[in-house]
Amino acid sequence: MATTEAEVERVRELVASIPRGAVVTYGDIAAAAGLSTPRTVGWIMRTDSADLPWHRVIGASGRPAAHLASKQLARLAEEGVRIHDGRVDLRSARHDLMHSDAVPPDR
DNA sequence: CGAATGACCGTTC
DNA sequence: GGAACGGCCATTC
Repeated sequence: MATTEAEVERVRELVASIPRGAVVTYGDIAAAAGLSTPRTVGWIMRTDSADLPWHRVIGASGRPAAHLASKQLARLAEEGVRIHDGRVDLRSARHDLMHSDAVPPDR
């Protein structure tokens, strides 16, 4: 399989390292984890999201998946994330993965 | 192996 | 800001 445990671990670390009141986009995670496409991130979330704060992971549209949207927004709002009429305020809630402790493989 | 599916992204109209 | 199209990648049947 292409996706190795290391890649999955990388994504998990990043997601788990997201501070309370902050969110990240799939594309950012994929880039920070060294993955090729955000699709892989979505796959990981779907398969192994039990131990991860998946509610802090949203799409680039500032809006999570339809099935989770309601819960995500409610939980994020509880953490102090700025919600803009059902949309997450990426402008200030977007967490900088590259500036976090979790450092990508090649950097 | 080929086709279909999916927690996506970027560009364009 | 929103809808439509294409692309990219991994999984499953």
